[in-house]
Amino acid sequence: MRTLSSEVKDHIGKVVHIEGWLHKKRLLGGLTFINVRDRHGLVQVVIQDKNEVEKLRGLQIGTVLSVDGTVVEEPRAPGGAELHDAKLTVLIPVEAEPIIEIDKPLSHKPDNLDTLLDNRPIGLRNLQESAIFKVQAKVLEAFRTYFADNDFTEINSPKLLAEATEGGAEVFKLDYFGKTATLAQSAQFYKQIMVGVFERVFETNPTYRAEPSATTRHMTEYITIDAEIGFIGLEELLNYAGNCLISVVNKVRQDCPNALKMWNVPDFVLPKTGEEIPRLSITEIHGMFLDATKEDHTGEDDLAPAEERWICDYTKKNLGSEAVLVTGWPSKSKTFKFYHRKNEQDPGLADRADLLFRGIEIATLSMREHRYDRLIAQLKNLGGDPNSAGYAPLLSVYKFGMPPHGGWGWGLERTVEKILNLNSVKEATHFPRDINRLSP
RNA sequence: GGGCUCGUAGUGAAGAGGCCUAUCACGCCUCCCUGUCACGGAGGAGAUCGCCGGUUCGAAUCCGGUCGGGCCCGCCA
Repeated sequence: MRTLSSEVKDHIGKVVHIEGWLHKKRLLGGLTFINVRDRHGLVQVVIQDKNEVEKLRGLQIGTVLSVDGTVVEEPRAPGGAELHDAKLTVLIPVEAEPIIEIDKPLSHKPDNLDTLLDNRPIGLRNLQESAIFKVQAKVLEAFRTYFADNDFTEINSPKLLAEATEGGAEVFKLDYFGKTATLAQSAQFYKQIMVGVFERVFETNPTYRAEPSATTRHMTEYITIDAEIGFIGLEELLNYAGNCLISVVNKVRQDCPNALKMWNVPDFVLPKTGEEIPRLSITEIHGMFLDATKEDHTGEDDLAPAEERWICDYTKKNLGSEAVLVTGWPSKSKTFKFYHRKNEQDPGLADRADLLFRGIEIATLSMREHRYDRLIAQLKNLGGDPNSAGYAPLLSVYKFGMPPHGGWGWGLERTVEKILNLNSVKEATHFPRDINRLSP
């Protein structure tokens, strides 16, 4: 029976059988140390028998093997225990030299990003790399826990769609048995439809954008954590998102200390559970940024990237939070979409916000216009055709009773990137897709 | 799409007209080494310096083009 690396220390004095990949060889003459990697980490094996060592001659890191050995408590060994009197069995010999290092940190310099990503299939075995994706999995788990705790139902919406659904972002088009299909640029309409079924829903699925963006924060395919909540107001929505971020970060802080250490992540500066993330309006931020930098973005409908970086730094130092909710979005703007709800008191503003964390937007939140007549009017006003195949079946649901509702689209990779203090979303993506990359 | 930048062994870097027959580190091969954990030591293999053209007595180095990256901006989340 197989013993995992994490369980070895529970079998001191006994013979165990481990299986995994050769991760490191250190030959000291009469004594050889090897590390065997499995899904929980590394086991150190000590080999004295020359014949056993000889089995590894010419074999490279990545060789799949099993080892039978006696567990010995040993303070000098990583983890406090190691295997002695080892008998090796090579299961899959690997003679090819690794194309990229597995046992040492890889370069994450922007100039070397291409090499890092070209060699992903093997590079992901590197413990520093796999730590990123353990955190990604933990972040998803934390979201799911948060949603479960708050009575959400998980859904999955289609990604092959009849035609463009929202406007704004460019969509990918592809042949669909002679018709034109598009790849979903969001789960927007479907999650809203599902509010009519379950009130509170979420999904964590890919989203596709055909934007020609070449930046450290854009990809053509990325995972969105989409949430939609019925019977809710803007204030409550912002609190849900803020609490969600805090609980996600706390979960990673608690469960992934090694990854945070490995990536030299600075301490998180966030409000305590239940406290509010600071809120500032676009106008306020434009003004503060102008005062601080003499750079003028007042009058612009959106924040400039430099402002997003600056305001997070500001709130970190002055308001105890490196996350901030940006409010006060104008409704007469390209940023206003037809399904957004205008503010009742001030129709010049939309009931929406962006959640910024460590310098970038990680989520967009809004209340949706749930009243059929107003929704149709807003769609027509922005040049949409309510009778088109992309809209009509989805809009019909508003005739059958939709409560006030709102939700968010939240970028998984950006969140992981910032949690681990990486340079680019692509570093937080197993196999990123961008304007220049479709492989591996 | 615009501006700016960068392409040197498998990987990461140095070299900025002749000292380059291209240097170093990791990795790889051979040998030595009984407590390594970035093991150490000795030796070795591995690069037509992204590609094409030009300037020059001479180009990895200067110029032009081209291909491929990166960063920022725009678009966008």
